[in-house]
Amino acid sequence: MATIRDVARYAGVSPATVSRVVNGLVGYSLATQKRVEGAILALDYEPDTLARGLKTKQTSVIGVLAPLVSDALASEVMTGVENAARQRGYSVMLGRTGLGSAHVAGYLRTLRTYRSAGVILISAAITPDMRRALGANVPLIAVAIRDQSHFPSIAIDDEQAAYDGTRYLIDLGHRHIGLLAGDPNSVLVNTVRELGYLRAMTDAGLPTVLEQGNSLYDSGPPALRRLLERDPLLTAVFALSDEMGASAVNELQRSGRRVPDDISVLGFDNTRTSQHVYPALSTVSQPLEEMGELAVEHLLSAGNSRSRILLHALVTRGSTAPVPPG
Amino acid sequence: MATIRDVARYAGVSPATVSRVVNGLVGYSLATQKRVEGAILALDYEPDTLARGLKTKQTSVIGVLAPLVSDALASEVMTGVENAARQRGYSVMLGRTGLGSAHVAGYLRTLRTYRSAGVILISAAITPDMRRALGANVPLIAVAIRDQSHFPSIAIDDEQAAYDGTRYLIDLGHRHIGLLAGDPNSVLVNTVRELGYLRAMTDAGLPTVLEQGNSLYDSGPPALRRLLERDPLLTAVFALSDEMGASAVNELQRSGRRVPDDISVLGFDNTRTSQHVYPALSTVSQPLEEMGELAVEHLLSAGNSRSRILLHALVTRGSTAPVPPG
DNA sequence: TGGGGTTACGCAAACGTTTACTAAACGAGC
DNA sequence: GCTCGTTTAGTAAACGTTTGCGTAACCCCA
Repeated sequence: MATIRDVARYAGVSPATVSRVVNGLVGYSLATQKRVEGAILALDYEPDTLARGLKTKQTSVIGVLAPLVSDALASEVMTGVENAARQRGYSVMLGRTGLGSAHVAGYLRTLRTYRSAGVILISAAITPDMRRALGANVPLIAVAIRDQSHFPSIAIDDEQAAYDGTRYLIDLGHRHIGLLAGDPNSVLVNTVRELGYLRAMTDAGLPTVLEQGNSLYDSGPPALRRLLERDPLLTAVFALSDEMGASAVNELQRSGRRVPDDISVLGFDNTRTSQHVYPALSTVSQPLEEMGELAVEHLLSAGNSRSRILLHALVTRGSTAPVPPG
Repeated sequence: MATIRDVARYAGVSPATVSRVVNGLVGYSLATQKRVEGAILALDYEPDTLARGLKTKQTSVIGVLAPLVSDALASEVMTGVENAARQRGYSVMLGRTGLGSAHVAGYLRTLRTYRSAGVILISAAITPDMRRALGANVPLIAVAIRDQSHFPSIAIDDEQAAYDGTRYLIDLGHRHIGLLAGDPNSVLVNTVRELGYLRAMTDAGLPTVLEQGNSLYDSGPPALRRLLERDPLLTAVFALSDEMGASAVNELQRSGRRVPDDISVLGFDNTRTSQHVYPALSTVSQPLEEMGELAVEHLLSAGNSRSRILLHALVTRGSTAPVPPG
């Protein structure tokens, strides 16, 4: 592997000059620029990231931490992150948060020793010890979760989104609407969504019924069964994640109920999963890929530490319909 | 951030000694070890990865390149990779191959400047220019694809797996079995699988009918419709990816056909997607997470450059059944 | 043609490690 | 008590960059 000195020697200049043209600084003539560029091409030179990072105290790596690696929601955010990062010449480093906060802190310490340009936390709240583990001067932002404290985040208004989703079902004529909630301990966005559901129902003077899942596919069916036990008159189910929504649709069909004729199902997040089911899941959509892109923009534009709230939207597909007569 | 010199000063030793205890080498007394460890704790010292990498010409990063970031198959492989990497103190860096091989080469060059310990290519074949872009001394391995040339890979025997899948449908009594193929240009594993299907059908003296999709969900329905047009007597469909299988199941229901009573559907890969549909997809399973783990093991144990072929398995769920009478 | 201002470029130190080399200290055997 | 071998420890160079500082060369105008 050629070094900057090799290039310098080949071009008959000093390493400093090579560095300057590589980095697009000023201080050389057009003629030398050409010579240096020729040398770079000839020697297939590529600056060493490590040496550069050591000197400048910054590398082009962005850390991304997601609950699971294979999570559909995180995948879409990561797609946005990867796109935006690549376009700007940054690389992304992957980590997992689902193993407890001690591990997360470990990741952040590693990311710090890599002199990462910033880190993005998906679906997890920033805690003070995370902030500390990362060191004060590398930016950190949470995505798909609204930060309660003063840390920056990019998210939708989950409470209002859940309100609007519930309201949509109410407007379809449903009166008995059950909630498939997520685990409030693992991702506290669930609590906020619950609140939106509760507010919409009480605003409409309707009774609430709620069962806890854990946001993943397998937790849907048992929670759904409990829900139906508690209120057999249910004509609609609002699942706080698409995975639970999808498994609800499948479970209902398995038990002989028709979706949406007998019972409507509404999902949340608008991940790919919502389309992998028949009938396709109506869902409350958040712009996940865009969130990822905005997150890297945020990290790389030092000035703004402002949080952003993006707009949610209702996407209606086959799994919801007006309440059946009778 | 404390440096090794700070620790040395605090402990009253030289930086060299600190380095030795940090790296678990020999050459210091128990007493100094204790003192150094105390200093490390007191100053919250963490060795700088960049400086270390610059000196040793190696970092603990493993590159992982997947077709799409949000791909279900890749997600599972990546889960395995991330697990194995983390356990060994390595970090994983993410890239995308779906943008053409020029981009891939770019990623590999980047990875090289990071002095990555090795890179894993998911669902894509290694080409000589990739090998070149990465530099000769960093290991590279393909996963979930059987390499045709001499590059190492970890995969199942796709031809035989497709053969076995087809054979399974034949053994259920099906005679008219259509194939939902993937794009042979994007991922050439598809070609091999096609071959397995063709061999099984001709071995059984059955007519073959095949339509091309692109492995993703949306390509399933149109390909399926073409398939049914060409052979309206179809009682089974073998999809070469779970996504196409899932969309086939959904599309069949949409068009009023019952799965598996009227028509059976068999998927491939056993990703999460295969369970997100009702009835759940029978599928040819490959041990994706294990493949990921083995891949990092391979990279880190310098000696073996041997390829490995893992066992596939048939997992039967609700989407397949014996051929309907008549 | 000479002087001031600008431009082009090189020198060398620094970033935080690792590691060959060297030297001091120590213990043991005679 | 001397020598020798081993253990413990320090010195300094090197890894491949970037960048502040200094200086030679150049340009323009009086």
